[in-house]
Amino acid sequence: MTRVLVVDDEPQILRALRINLRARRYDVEVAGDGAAALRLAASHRPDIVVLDLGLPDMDGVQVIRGLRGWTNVPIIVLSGRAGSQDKVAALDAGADDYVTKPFGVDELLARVRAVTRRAAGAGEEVPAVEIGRRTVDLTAHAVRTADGAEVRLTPTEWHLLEILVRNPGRLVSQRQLLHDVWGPQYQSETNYLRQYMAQLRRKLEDDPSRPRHLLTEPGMGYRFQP
Amino acid sequence: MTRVLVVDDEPQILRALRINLRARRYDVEVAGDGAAALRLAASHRPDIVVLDLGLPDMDGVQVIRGLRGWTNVPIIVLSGRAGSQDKVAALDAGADDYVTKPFGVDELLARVRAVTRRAAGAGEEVPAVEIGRRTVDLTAHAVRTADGAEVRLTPTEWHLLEILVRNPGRLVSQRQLLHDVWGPQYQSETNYLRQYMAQLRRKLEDDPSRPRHLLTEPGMGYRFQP
DNA sequence: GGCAGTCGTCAAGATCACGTCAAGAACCGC
DNA sequence: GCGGTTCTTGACGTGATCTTGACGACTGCC
Repeated sequence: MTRVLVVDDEPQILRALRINLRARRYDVEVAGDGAAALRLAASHRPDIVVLDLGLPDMDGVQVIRGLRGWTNVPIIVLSGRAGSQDKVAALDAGADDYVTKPFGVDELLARVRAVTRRAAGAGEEVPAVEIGRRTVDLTAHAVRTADGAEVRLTPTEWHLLEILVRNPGRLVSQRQLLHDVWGPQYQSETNYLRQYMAQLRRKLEDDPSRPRHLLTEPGMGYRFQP
Repeated sequence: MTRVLVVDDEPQILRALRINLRARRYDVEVAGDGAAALRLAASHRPDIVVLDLGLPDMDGVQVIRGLRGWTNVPIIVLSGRAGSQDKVAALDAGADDYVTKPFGVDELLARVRAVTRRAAGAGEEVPAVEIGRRTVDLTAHAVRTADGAEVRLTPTEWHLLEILVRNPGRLVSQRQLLHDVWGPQYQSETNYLRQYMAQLRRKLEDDPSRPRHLLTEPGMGYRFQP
């Protein structure tokens, strides 16, 4: 039985979601503030968290960070405002999806199904990918040229490359790359990214000045194109 | 069976819509004023609301807000005057579409079908949509032509396109687009919209001068037609 | 038919983001 | 301590992107 933790400070929303989710055979826990949410998450280990950003005791983004410190349980965020600032902040902090109030129960249920599906399918292996004449083997932690010679990457280069390769074809935002490689406080130091992307291209691309697999999306981020 | 709530103060319109919708196998409830509309919406949970803005007891926009406080049921607005400011306010308040009186029943039925289609698919993954020969993949943040070549969009172009594509078939007001893309203080700079909509059409439409998917609704806003 | 408002288009300068180079600081194995 | 590697940080030229203004075409209204 899938366990859902619903965090909201409005009793009528808690009530509505509890009724609807229980009717769909979810095991539902509710919390009215951030502190209770973190406590219940730790004790009950939910499979999904539905989190309202507007809580009385603490910022919703803080709750996300608190959860993400020790779990990667899927988090669906509810927010009263459609403003994209909140959305970006929540997603950057580690939320999985985002629903703007007012929302239909059907829509929320659909998103719950979507993230559970995604969580179930996560963890698939990406054994080896090709970049030009080089082969990147994530499990072996090695890069080789066509004739077997090894290409040495520094730890930071590996970290960056790994994130991109694990999201083939997908755009990865600069903020996310900086957050994952350098940490939360480095989210605007884009010169680090420029520096290391250039090094990766020099080591991996056939023609570093004309990258075909490690692509820049100006103003947004980078993409690994298989 | 799809439940429709029709709200209008003119008995002959109520009668005509009830007959026509029932003939199409919709389950029809009617209300003559805003208070009755809110009451019936709460008790009967309609799948669509058709709402006349000119009600005797309260402003139609207030009715929309009252509904949007707890549900995102599709709302189609009927308005007496074309080009009225009311319609923009209604869209900004959360209406999904509008029809100007006098209207043909066929047109209204077409809109009803459009918004129900949209509501059914809401919340599910929107992996890729087609615009002419191009495919827009929101999760990968990529646009490709039929032969696999990549179409490059700037951050602002993406932002604008994303809002439209996430509301397929729905009319999005200029104010909302400007607010979401450029921020709260840019709500009257419609020349930005004209500029970027033109760029999107050049990059996405098969015939940019005759757009078939990125449509202009004069005086109101823009619509993405799948 | 004139008029006001809106839309699509073009063009320009201002601004921003990127790739690159370079140099000092920190780290590590010996 | 020392040499080499890696990481951090700053600066700069170039090109892309954003912003802004202006103009003609079109539409609906008087």
